[in-house]
Amino acid sequence: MTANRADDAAQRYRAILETAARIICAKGYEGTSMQEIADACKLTKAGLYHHIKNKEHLLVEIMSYGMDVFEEHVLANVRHIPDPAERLRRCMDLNVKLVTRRWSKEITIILHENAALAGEGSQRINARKKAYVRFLESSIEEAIASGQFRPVNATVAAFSFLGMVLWTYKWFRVDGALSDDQIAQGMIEVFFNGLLAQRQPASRLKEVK
Amino acid sequence: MTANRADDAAQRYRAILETAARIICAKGYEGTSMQEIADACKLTKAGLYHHIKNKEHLLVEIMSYGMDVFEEHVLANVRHIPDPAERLRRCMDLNVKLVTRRWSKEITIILHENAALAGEGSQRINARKKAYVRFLESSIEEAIASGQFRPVNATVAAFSFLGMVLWTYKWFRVDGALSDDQIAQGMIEVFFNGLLAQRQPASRLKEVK
Amino acid sequence: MTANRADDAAQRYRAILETAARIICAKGYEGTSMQEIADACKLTKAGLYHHIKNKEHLLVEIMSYGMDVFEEHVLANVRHIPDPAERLRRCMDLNVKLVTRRWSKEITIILHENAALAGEGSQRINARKKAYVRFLESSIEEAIASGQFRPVNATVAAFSFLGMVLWTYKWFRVDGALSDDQIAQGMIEVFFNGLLAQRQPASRLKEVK
Amino acid sequence: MTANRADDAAQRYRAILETAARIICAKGYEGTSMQEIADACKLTKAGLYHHIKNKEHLLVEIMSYGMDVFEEHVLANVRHIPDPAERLRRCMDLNVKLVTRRWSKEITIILHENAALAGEGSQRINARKKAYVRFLESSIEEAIASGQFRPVNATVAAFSFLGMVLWTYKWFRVDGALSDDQIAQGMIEVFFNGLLAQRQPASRLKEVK
DNA sequence: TATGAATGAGGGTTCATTCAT
DNA sequence: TATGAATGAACCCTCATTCAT
Repeated sequence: MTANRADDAAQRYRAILETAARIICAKGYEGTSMQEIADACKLTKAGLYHHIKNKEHLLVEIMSYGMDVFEEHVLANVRHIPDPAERLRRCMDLNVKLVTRRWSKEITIILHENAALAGEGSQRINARKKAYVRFLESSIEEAIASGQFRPVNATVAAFSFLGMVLWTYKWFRVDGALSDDQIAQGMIEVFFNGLLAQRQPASRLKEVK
Repeated sequence: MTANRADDAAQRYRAILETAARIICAKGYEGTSMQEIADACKLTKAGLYHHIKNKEHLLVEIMSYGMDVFEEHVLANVRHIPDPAERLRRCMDLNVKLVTRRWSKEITIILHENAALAGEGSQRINARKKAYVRFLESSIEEAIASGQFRPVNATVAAFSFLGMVLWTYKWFRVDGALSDDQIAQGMIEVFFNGLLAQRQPASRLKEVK
Repeated sequence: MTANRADDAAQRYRAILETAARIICAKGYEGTSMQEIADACKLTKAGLYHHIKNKEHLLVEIMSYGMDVFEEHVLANVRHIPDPAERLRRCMDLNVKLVTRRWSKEITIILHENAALAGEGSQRINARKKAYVRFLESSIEEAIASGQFRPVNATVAAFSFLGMVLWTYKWFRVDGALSDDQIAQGMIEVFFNGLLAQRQPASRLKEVK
Repeated sequence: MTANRADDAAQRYRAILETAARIICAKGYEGTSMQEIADACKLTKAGLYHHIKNKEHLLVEIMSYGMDVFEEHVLANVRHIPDPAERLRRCMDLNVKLVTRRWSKEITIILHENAALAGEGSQRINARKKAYVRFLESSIEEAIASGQFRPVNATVAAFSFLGMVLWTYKWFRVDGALSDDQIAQGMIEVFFNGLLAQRQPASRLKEVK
């Protein structure tokens, strides 16, 4: 019974986060008013403030939640794959699908609303982001060391991975021509095999004809 | 004389756009007040309004200017390269350097402030963005048709290209460890050759081990 | 048993008044929120409202309580002293000690929060304040009539008495250099004997040199 | 012309301070809304904010202005009187008249709204208040040293002076029975000569009969 | 008694914008 | 061109209070 009440409250809170995330995702953090969020939650502004501390903390909560989801749905399923190339492949697949599916709202907000956040909340989010970058870098380095990958700059490769995958939030439409699986497979193809039919040495790629 | 006067005015106007771009880039469009822009321009708020129509139009102008610069510095230098692979290679190089160098402010704003813009101004900007996507897609398709590229999905490849290149605005630091040239060459490597030392057929990449 | 229960309730109520008085004394009536009071009472806001009618009535209750204490500790011990000068001397002593000791909170609120109170509650408090002024005035007049006091304006003298004594709430610090007894004795000295070593006729005091 | 414009602005600003002082004096700082002040100034809230920084700074400005007036009308006219008793007599006269006449609003606010002010602004005001207390104390000590005053505690005497004089703001009514001159002369009588017809030694005053 | 949730009203403040000068 | 003054609307947030449970 008591558990039920606590559960109800937790569920309610999550619903508020979800609703707020939807609107902030669409109109931006600064462009969204607490009034709009309250309306969407079918609350008055004062009622909304019964559940959240303030606008900034609401943003932190949405981002933290998004980060939790990311780490649960992507990192946790991938971190312990022994083969680094396979690890990155699975990671790309899961990450694309995270961005294109259910959690796109929270992910979008995390990616987009850097400037809005200041202070400790922001630092915690940024630390988790950086941990992901390092995870990618070290996986790439591992694959280079084992001879599976060619000797590229791991940082550039990691940010290429991230750019391809995360940029999706800017253009993917659920009702578009491409399925999430097509996108994931296509990007894996690009990232692992590249586009050229006949590979060329880096030196030739650099030439200015 | 008259020409000089007109030139002065045009230069003044550009200075205002540049100043506004700097602040909007740092604090976001919604997070920037006209007061801040006026102060930075050493004008009163009312004085600023003698030069610009309103805040939204100011954003459109910054974006249009950024698009002009992009088209002049990237597209114009690349469009007529006959070989499609070479065209894309040069394009990637120039685009990375645009984002990491002088024009990063305007480019950042174009990439970041979608939500802020509504109406006709937004449509014009979006049309130019889409033209770039189509340019990439058709170049890729051309390279596939000629046998230079493997038969990948051109849309996914185009957005992979864009994601890698444009995501740079989120993480590149002028005083960081990587030069723009290193980044450009590294991304070209990834995009054209991929990471794998030994290429694998797409079917094997799809396997879930 | 029933008596005990009633006593408990009464004690609880007094504790709430005391706690509220402490906070209102520190931050002012308008500057204190019901939330703060509830927190300090270890109650929820709604819980607090089971004990009190509303914020204004809470203030009336604190003031009434303070007035009760004042009348019990000062007036009641003094009213029936036959000699008017002695009566005023004792009154000053007790009143200074009331302000500097235990009841300073309630007294401070009575003295400070005039503006906050409107209506009937305010009238009752003001009537009791005025009764004190009249008590002082008539005691002074009595002493003048008996020849103990010089023929001064009784109203001015009464408000001088009050000003000296009550102003103490603005500057007295429990841990300061002066004890309450020193203050009381000093003020009695001033009020009864004045400062001049050699008294001067009022006419000479009026001269503008 | 330019001077006129600057003058107009200064006059306007003073009028706003005066209006705000009137309302804050009547309803207390926390009890007064910016809306009320704006209305009384025949401005919108936003218009009011064109002239003032914020509510707290408005209060500081009112207090500073009141302090300026006090120092100009009281301290400046009194500080250089060589005889300390005469100095205190004139000071009491002028101070009573300041409180009862034109500047009562600002003085009332200075005396009443301690809690509302925090930070640097508050410190500056408090420093000026303390300087006045020290001025009174040292004048009293001087008069004791010269044998004009009996050897009383100077701090208690100074706060007695202040209490008598400043308490006036709580009860004085312009249309009341007592003129400001009557009050000033009466208080001077009390403070310098005391009330007793026949002075008594301090020891006798202390006795509890 | 006690509480979590809710609310209407209003708090101070800032916004983009206009206009007479 | 430039400005000081002004505004209506909106901002985030807090208030005292109520009520079903």
